[in-house]
Amino acid sequence: MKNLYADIIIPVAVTGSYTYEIPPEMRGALRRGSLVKVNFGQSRNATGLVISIHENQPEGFVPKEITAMLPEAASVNDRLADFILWISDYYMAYPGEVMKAAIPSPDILPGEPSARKRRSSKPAFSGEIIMPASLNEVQSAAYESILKQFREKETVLLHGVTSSGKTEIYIHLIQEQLSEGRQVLYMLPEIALTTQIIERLQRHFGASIGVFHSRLTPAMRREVWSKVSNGTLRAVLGVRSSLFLPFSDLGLIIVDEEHDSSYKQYDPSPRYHARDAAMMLSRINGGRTLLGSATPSLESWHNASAGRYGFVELLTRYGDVMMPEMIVADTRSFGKKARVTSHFTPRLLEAIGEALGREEQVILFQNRRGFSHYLMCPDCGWVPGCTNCSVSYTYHKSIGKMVCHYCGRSTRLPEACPECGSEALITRGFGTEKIEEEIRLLFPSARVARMDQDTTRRRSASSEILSEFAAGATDILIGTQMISKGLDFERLTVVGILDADNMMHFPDFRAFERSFQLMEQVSGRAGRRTRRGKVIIQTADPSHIILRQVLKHDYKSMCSSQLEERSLFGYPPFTKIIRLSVRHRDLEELNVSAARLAKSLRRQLGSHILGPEFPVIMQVQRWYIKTIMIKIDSSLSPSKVKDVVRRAMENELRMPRKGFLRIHADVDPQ
DNA sequence: AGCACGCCGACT
DNA sequence: GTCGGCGTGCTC
Repeated sequence: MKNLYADIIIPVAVTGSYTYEIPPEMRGALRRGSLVKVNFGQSRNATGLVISIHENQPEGFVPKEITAMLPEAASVNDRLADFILWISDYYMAYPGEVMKAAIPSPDILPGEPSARKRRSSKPAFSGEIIMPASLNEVQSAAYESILKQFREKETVLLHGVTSSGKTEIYIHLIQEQLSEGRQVLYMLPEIALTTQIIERLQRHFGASIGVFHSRLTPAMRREVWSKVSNGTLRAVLGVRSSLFLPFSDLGLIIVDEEHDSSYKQYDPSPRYHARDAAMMLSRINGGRTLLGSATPSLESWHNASAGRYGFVELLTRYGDVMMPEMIVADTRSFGKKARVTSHFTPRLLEAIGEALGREEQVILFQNRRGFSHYLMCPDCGWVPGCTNCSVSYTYHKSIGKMVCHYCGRSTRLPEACPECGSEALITRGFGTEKIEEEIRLLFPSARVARMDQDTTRRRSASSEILSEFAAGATDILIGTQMISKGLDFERLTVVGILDADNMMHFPDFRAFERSFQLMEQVSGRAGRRTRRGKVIIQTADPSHIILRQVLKHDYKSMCSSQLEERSLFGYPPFTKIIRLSVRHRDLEELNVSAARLAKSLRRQLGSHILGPEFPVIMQVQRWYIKTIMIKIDSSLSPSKVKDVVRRAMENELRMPRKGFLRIHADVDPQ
């Protein structure tokens, strides 16, 4: 009998797989997707994933034998193995890194479930199951249209305005899949949103639906993993990592709030986009993907317009929900003295005062990405930007210049504003902490809370802040993006967007799209059935096209103006981007390496390379960072470009230097 | 990622 | 004389 070998992925950062010999007693049971114990290196044991079985005797080394097989229940299926390899290839991640993200650590894999464990699965839902409410005429038409388009398209985009009842449609789609005996994955960008919606879903689907996210305990994760694998769980509500659950028959993935950039994992690798990966997973499983949003990403909108995705619109609001009154407050018109002492326009202060007087609540929104200092004309609101890259210049005080963080072009400050001739430009940028400080001075008797990365480090902090606000124990809540999503407060009537300009002029080609989406989301928080809310947007540039589009909730015209811009400057969805990040503790070593890498890429790929350039935050934990951006237009093949990039990265890492160099690739960066 | 091997400074 | 610093390279 010929020897049999298995190619195995080991959870370490290396390219490719390792070949082990299969002992005779494992021949029958071992398959693609099996998890095994192997000896790796001198004295290490590792858990590996079998990705192929063959008879080719390896040359150049003597393979070791596989030590043991993990129980069949712990293994993944063929399709999940395909998916893991696809992620690794597409997102330029080592297969071992993807394996680590996909497969829970061995000690929490399902082994022999103990009696105690089985009993623990009882904290599951035990209430009465009620039938989903029937859809109204508009929802019903949308639902039928989705089903019809799924016959021809793998993906359908559902553009449904806020409060249009998208969730009801999802519920009916889930029910349809379950009745056909297939599984469903319902994805949301954040944990906070899953905890809000799970109760509603359990009323209809009882114990056949579960939640999955990173804050579950290992035991809870193990339980979801095995129940998805053995088919007890028919539906899962989860965040991006739930894509890696071992579904046996996945018929539908719903990607809700598909525009949300939290779907993109940045750190650690694999840097995958869960929305895009979901579509690949559906394809592998012969299933369908529904993308849903009130403000779809330009990528999805473009794909739907081009006919690659099906498209369904839901433009009617459900019930009597009124959209808030949208007010632009001009920060130029309240005088220079006021500007120095306060970040609040009289308009906003008045609205806050009125709301507090009626015992209503206020949310103040300040996007914290405001550490980037940009320049602005205080008289007309003009902001200088790079004419090559269509992003705002960042002001570097130390060298007295404005720098483009995409191409590196730097230029002196203009003597006068080219728009209005005004003589002095001012720097802009402030954060939530500053806002809290000022609000406490201005409204000493108001109960104030702040919600941002600093105040929510603790595990339960964010839900505490939100439930206190919901209970009326807080009058004014100040926060970043994290207060913009999915939260409904009956007594909230005023939303203040403190610095719209700060969002719009963040040096990123998606800044306008993001600003529109954020302002539209935040607006949705103000005003419910009882009272019409107010949204006050502070800006020095009230006539800016994005603001005009926000005021009219004109998503479509935002899309067409932004798509035109993207096409003109060669950004997604018209190109694909790979962003390389090069890091070194020593600045000079970094400069040399990054320059050499960029030169090598330019030689091979031509003029599609931008940088190397310092990112907005150029040093993190004593590591200096430079980025190189590769634009892949339709004249280039993405997979060939990735091969070139991989080789160039490996070559650069082999060059002699002092100290340690790190390079990583981010495919489709957000 | 670990872990070993390997070649230069302060100690029982 | 050696203990140990972490730079470099390998793991089927």
